[in-house]
Amino acid sequence: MGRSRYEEIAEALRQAIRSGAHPLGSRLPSESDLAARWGASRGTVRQAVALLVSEGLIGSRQGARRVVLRQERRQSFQQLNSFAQWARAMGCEVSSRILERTVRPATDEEAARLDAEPGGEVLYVLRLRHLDGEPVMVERTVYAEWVAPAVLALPEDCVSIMDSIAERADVVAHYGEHLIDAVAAGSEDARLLRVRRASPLLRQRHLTYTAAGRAIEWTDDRYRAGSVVFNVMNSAAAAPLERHAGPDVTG
Amino acid sequence: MGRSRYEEIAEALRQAIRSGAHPLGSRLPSESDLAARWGASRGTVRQAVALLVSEGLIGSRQGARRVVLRQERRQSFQQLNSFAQWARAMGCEVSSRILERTVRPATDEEAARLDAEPGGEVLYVLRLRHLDGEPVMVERTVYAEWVAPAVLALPEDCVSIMDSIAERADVVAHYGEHLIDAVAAGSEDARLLRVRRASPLLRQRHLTYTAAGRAIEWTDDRYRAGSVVFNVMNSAAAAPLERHAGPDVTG
DNA sequence: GATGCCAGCTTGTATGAACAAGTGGCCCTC
DNA sequence: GAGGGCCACTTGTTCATACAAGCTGGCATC
Repeated sequence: MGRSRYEEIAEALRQAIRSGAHPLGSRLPSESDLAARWGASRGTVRQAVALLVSEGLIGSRQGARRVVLRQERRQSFQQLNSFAQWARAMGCEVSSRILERTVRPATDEEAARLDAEPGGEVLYVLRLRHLDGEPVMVERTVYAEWVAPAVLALPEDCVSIMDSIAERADVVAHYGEHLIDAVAAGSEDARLLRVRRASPLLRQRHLTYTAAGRAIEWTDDRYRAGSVVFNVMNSAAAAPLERHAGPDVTG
Repeated sequence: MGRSRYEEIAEALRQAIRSGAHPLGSRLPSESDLAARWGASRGTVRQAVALLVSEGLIGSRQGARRVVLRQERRQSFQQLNSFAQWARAMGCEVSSRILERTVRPATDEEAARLDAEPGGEVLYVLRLRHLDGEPVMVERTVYAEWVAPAVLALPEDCVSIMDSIAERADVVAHYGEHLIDAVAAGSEDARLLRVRRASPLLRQRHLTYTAAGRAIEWTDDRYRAGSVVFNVMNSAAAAPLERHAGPDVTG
């Protein structure tokens, strides 16, 4: 499926692991074995297994054979950056409604995040999102000025804004940065999500970039407690997650 | 500093980026340039820049020069898995107190997480952790039976359990899996963290493995809202973070 | 039977070469 | 001036080889 050789091999290994041909905790064949079996060089096989290691499927340490750590496949970048794509892959029915859409000057923080001039205009969008009919997430997004026209052209019940502007305006997300913490529901949050005020919400703020490193949007998503869980796999070789002190501590 | 050539080059590039020699948004020299400059082959340089890409410092796409995306260095695995190491690196004064330590049969979930027999014994530890004198996190950990003796031998005010058992019993964490969500404070949480009952807490449950894939501990950490923020960087090439539906949705 | 050592296997690091694929800027045309 | 096409440059993929470093299991020893 993957167009390059090492992606093919990686996909085949993923399948073999998921199907149980390489059970959880078992040791994978050596690189030389895999290279011979696939008629590829050891370097190519190493690229394939490096992919699986970075996905957290297998563990690797010098001298010892690689070990199977998990069986499920990791989500794609698209599914993490797009609520709609994720929900669809989960088999949930997703719907969204834009409640507000206004062009206004950027605050200082927004300008800094989007790498725009302070006081430049941005597009603010308030959206309520449902899973299987239940309100699950409130989304407050600020779009950079250069994508605003594409977003303003979309209908109120657009399911996936990122998908739509990728298709119509060729604005494709490539990098993302995510800040995750917990906050108390404000009165607007509480009304929209149908929870009590000050009840716990999981907040995911994220910044999305194009392939060239240009900021697209800065958004504040608040999930009803219990509706989603974030999952990170890390190792001594790769630690994609960071922990930062919040205002209560730095203060 | 790094013992291998590509780690040296990566560290030098990190320094250059952090110091502003390669400003944010600027384009890095080509692989050939770097290879010539460092007297290394292109393959070695590629390993170095691949490291920085995986750390989210630079972006990469075929045909175009690499772009500087951030300047700060990413935390190490140790700092993510050890609250004490992280706090120390932040320059905060950290203290901990073990409030409870009991050996009891594992629940079904605990046995499944630790890959132990249901009903086998585990060590339950309840700990309260402070940053700069303020209570910030409640930690409820279940240790696998084979590490229990090492943990039981530690004093009540041990600052870092993971550090201690790594040094004394040669139990070294190598992989970790993290589940992050928001919950309401229970009465015990509220009393210990000095917040109101049902106020929002950021929960980080995590499972720690040895290099050989053996489970060490399964823990439930609850942070006072506002005290910490988790941060993840991802790209189309690597998405280390997943989102999962919680019980409210799968219901 | 327990312990320690060693040989062979396996992964990690590094080189050099070649071709494929995508980008960006230049130049030419309309 | 706008648009399109061409080309040099850059990153991505793959190969073959060599050596370094760490692990495992079996053998010899005590």
